[in-house]
Amino acid sequence: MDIQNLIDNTFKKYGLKKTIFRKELFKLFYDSLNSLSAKEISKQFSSSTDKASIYRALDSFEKSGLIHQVPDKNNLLRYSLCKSECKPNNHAHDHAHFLCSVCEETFCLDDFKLPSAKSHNGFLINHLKIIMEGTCVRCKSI
Amino acid sequence: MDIQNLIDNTFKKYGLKKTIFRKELFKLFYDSLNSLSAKEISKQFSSSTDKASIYRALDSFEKSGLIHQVPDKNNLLRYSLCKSECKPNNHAHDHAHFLCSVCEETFCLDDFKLPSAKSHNGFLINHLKIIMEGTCVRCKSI
DNA sequence: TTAGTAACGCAAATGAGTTGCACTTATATA
DNA sequence: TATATAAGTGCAACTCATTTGCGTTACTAA
Repeated sequence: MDIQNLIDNTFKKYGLKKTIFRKELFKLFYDSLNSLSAKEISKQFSSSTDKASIYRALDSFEKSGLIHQVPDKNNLLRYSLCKSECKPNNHAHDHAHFLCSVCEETFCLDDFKLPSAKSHNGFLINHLKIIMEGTCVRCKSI
Repeated sequence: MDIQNLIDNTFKKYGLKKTIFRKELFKLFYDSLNSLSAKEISKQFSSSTDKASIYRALDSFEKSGLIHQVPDKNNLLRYSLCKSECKPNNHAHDHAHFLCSVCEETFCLDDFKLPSAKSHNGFLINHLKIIMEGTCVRCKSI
């Protein structure tokens, strides 16, 4: 599905209005290799764009299954674009996240196989997250 | 090693003073099955105990290898007692953490085997964290 | 074209965590 | 045992991410 259809379909399905800001925001995620925080997003828009609007848009996008939260070194809210298999209110991410200690960016490692255990010592496991820390490909070769 | 020796040895080694508050704080961790946040700790002490003291003590304890940070549903700082194999400034935790969606507590799953990969697609992995979400043993049987 | 409502901008609030500073107290040693 | 010193404390003020209330704007569907 291309970006325009994705926006059309999903925005319609969830009663989200296709405002200039939200369309731009979505494109920003689409064009970004990695994840984005509210502060980073803010820098990409004119100063008249309010942070409240950014936070509300991120929240809507997440609930609609367009983006998902990823871990952040400094405990900030940080998001990445979802793959197509993500359903609204039911993110189906089975990938690991990688925090680079050098550039501090967060990467989705889409092909890292997660352990599939559904329980452990009586604990019932619904979701499992793996967060790796280290040096990313790019920083390694600098 | 019993708690009194542990406090004596570690506090001495790191030049930490055995104040009434810090001894009580350490006991609180020792007696607690799970993890503690600053707010939860605050409730256990008189109102004259300042939050700055709590945060500073937690920071010292962590640096000394007595407690370690654990994940929290709401991105709060949250800590658990370390096992004896932890060294100061070099926490050696190879266990997974479990967040219960019912009681919202965090548990250390000491015997869950973590993947041991040291690299993945050119990403160099130094540390690896596993965070599980689901229903804990206790809540499951209620 | 227009009514209804999602989204917006602005301002103020919230709340976790931090910092500066003067005072207190544990500890080491004389 | 007295005392110096440096760690720890309490208080107040601060930072900064995120949230909320509210009146206004602008999509969207009819």
